[in-house]
Amino acid sequence: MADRYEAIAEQFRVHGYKLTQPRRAIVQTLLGAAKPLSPAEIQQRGQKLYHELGLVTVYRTLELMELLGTVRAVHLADGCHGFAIASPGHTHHVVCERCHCVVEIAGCDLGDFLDTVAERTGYAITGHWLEVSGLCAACQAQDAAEHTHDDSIDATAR
Amino acid sequence: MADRYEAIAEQFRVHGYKLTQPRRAIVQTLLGAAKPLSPAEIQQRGQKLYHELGLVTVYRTLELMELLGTVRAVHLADGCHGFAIASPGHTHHVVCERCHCVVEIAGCDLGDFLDTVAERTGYAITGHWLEVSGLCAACQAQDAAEHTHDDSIDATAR
DNA sequence: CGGATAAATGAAAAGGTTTTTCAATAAGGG
DNA sequence: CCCTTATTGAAAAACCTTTTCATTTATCCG
Repeated sequence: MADRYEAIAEQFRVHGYKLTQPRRAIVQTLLGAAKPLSPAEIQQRGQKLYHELGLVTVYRTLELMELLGTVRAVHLADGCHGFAIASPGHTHHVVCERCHCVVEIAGCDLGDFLDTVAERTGYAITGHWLEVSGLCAACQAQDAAEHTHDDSIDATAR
Repeated sequence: MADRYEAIAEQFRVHGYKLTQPRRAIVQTLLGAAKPLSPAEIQQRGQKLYHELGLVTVYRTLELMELLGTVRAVHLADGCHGFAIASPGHTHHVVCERCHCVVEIAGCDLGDFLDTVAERTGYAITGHWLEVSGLCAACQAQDAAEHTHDDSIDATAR
């Protein structure tokens, strides 16, 4: 995890941005979170690391980190869940429907699919945004314990 | 297009909701739009069809239509672009980066990909949200005309 | 084809969230 | 260690969304 912090810190330095106490607190907060956090949540948690942390600074830092590619907004069909650390390169997030905990997946292989889309639509595809939702292992276990009388899962359009 | 309107009207009726003038104006506005519209845009355009259309009603109708599955929020990494009519079934949107015009794609085939994700993460996958961005045919043509001196397109992580 | 009734509407107000402004502060180069 | 400039927090402004409530309107039913 120290590596992940260093990599992000490096991005600030390389691009000529100062690594201030508030920014450090925000980065550490995001690294320590298991789920995407809203700006207000980041402020609350961040104040444990840097007591004066202001909400405005959270907004500004998120904007900057998005620019640097170290943070990404995570939203699904049901709305924006917040911001999460993004590893360098092209990754996607998998979010748990129940507890909103999130994991990153790298190396998605959508090339063929996107070729088909290009062909069918006439668009020149330049990017894509994919968020996957599901139940994390912990929430699955909880489900299994509570509903011994299985309420069958809808597997049609996942 | 009359069919598309009828199908949506049917959804209102079937679920016991009234087909009021404001709602009709909103549906027609969305059907006539080539790009996702924000609530404010829907109000503005909708007032050409029903002059008294209030913004509050737009919000309420969008919420209802989302519930009925006839409208979908469209957002990409760079923010929420608005709401667009959604065809029944599982579809995704392809949005033009330049003009934001949108087309729907049906029958996405992400099964294998999602199986891999499930395997790697331990999550039980229940849904996914995919938005594709690119340049529509018209904007590509415009580009070709303006930049005879091609500024090469970044094709790395699309 | 009205009239009754419950849903739906618009305007105003409230509630949040995000952005801007500006004087004070702190990071990091020299 | 000081100086310069970016960065910060607080307050206010700007926005966007939701709630409230009296009035209107679509649909059911006689």
